[in-house]
Amino acid sequence: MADRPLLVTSALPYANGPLHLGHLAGAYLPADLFVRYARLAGRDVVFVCGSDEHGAAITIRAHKEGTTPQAIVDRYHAELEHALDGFGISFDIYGRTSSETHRETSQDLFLAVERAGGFTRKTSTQLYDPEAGLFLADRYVTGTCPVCGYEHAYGDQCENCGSALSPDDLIEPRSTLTGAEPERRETTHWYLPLGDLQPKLEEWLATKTDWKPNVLGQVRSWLQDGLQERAMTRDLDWGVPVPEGVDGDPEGKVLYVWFDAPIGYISFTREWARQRGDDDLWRRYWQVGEDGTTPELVHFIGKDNIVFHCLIFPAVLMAQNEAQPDLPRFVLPENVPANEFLNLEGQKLSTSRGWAVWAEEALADFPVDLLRYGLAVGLPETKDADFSWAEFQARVNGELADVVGNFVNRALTFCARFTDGQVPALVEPNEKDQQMLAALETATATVGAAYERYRLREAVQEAVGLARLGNQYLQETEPWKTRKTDEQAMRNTVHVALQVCASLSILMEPVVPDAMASLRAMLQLDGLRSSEPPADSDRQPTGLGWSDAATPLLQTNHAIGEPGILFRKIEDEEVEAQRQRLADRAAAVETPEEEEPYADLAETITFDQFTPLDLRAGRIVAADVHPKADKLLRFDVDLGFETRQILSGVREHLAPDDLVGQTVVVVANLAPRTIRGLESQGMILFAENRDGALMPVTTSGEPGALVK
RNA sequence: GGCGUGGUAGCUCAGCUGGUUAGAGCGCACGACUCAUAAUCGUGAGGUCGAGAGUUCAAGUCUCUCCCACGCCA
Repeated sequence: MADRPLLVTSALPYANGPLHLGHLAGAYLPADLFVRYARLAGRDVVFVCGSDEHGAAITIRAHKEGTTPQAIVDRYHAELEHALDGFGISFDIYGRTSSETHRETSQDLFLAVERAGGFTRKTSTQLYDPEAGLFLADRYVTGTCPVCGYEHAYGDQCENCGSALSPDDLIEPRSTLTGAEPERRETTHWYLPLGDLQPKLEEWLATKTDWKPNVLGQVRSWLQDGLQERAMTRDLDWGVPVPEGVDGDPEGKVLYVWFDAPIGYISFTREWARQRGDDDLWRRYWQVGEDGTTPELVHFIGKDNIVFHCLIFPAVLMAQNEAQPDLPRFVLPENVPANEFLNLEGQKLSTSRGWAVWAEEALADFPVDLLRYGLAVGLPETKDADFSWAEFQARVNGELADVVGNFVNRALTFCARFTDGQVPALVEPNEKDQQMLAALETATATVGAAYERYRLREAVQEAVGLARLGNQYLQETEPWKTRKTDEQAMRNTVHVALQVCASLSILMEPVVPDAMASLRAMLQLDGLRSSEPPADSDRQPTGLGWSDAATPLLQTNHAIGEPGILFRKIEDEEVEAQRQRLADRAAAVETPEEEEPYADLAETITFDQFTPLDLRAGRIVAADVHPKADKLLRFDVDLGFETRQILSGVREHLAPDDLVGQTVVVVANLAPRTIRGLESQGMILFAENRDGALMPVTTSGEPGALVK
């Protein structure tokens, strides 16, 4: 197992925006923790990632900003790479999907599958923006909702009434890019017949019993519905062109971004191999070797990517394996430990609402180790998790600084002051000394096992647990007392405490590599193999590794360096400043909303058309929610001569309690209608503000009074 | 609307194939210690395990219904 080559990937960040803490917690930090552990454990691992630079969103953004897609991706590629590097995410290579290697790799793969008949071609009509010269996705078309008349409904959904729409349903459809009226045009695309591949996918997935429940659940849900064919090409001028030599016309078409993006993992591995001067080295991490060596492929992603990594990309690889049966087989993912989402201060992240902490911004204010730790102990592994600055401060101060940092500081200063800065000999250790030394072994095993099971949060917490044990040990052995009563006992304590520090410097290396490097410098402990990518072509691990943390590493009489502070504390003012910045930015985004237009005036009617309406004052005597409908409220309205039950779709805007007691205007001669089992005997009038808020039309007239 | 995942102490979370008094860290209360980044260590209080019904000798753990959060799909 341990000698299988290991390839780890992190989801490719999309090059049209900066990186925030949610991205880091979702795919980059977890992968990095796992990879650093694997490197220490001596695994032959390659960790690849890169910028995802294709797709319609980037062209549309370029269009809106009046620049080119290339300019957009150049800017964000540089930003992303800088931020990831700043966070210490230790990729062996960070590429970009606009590279030549990537174009070649994805075109070759596409062509191989195509020639083996792995795609079907289909022609359909789609909406086309003649001014922008682009085919439009549904959500880039806007118009009037046929259901409720809302004028800003999108092509896929009306946000006002919630109706699911298709662009054809819209009245007066417009392109959101140019305002032009979309045309219908025919276009032909290559489709991957996922339905045909489903039995094989199911067979393969049936073996993955150890995957996380959230991942398997999602995958099963897709399979249950039955996989549909998916277009693997798009009409765009930005992306990997559909290669020459296909059966059909590739002109003006590119590969679908979700087809080419995962192939980026392969392209980047190839680039990495080439940089090492061995063009075929990438195969070792992707394909079954001639001797049967089967690499292990692990994708770290957020939950929004599950379908692509667990179904579509494996299907592409399967199709490739079938297309070229003579070539080495690609392996399918061994595991896809997808994470859930990270919320921020109790609210969903939203870049458009300014509710996010940018990676660069955080790095400017805090040492990277503190941020890595703060995120690592709260990773959204099993459910959505919340990041708050107060929690961050509590964990960094209470755990990193007080438990780990202070333990190390106690051990080192004691050594410096009372044992001449040297590791004293261990002579006739007592039971507590032996128990503490034995704990090194169990801690190393426990933390390692947690990493192996992708339980990263637990791995980090268990490593801190060793420092906790260290503090207990010092408290129980009381070297500050035995110093005067039993000097050898004190010397034994210092010996053991220093050994704990040495092991800790390995067990916590994946999370806080900078601090652990300085800890080892203080201990003058050399020879630990790096958790960073190996620099040269020699990938044989040498030196101390993970398992060595299980045993004492420091020799007797070894000289210890100057103690220092490993982790600084976070002041209350810093937390306050972060929260303030967040609040300010969210507020700044909310205010400059452009004014919504007033609704257009309806057609003129005659007096005779108005008079049939019987409007009455009615007092709301009771209001509650409709038991079977999300959006309806149920009212009892006293019209003086009788009491009516009236249903109204205002639950999202108004609380029932606020309406009871008010006298409102009711359409009293509206034909009754049953909605979800309850009869509505009329209609209450509301005024709708431009922002969508609803206000009841109230009157001071008595119940039953005619309104005219 | 359909499907999926989650809903466990004030807070953040563990609890595998059902089995004695449901755990950890933080916070809180009390106590101990002084080597240490006013740090540490010990003890204690705190939960009808989202609600209700069911299966079972036995359910946080299985089944059904419902509620809430998040996601996927339509």
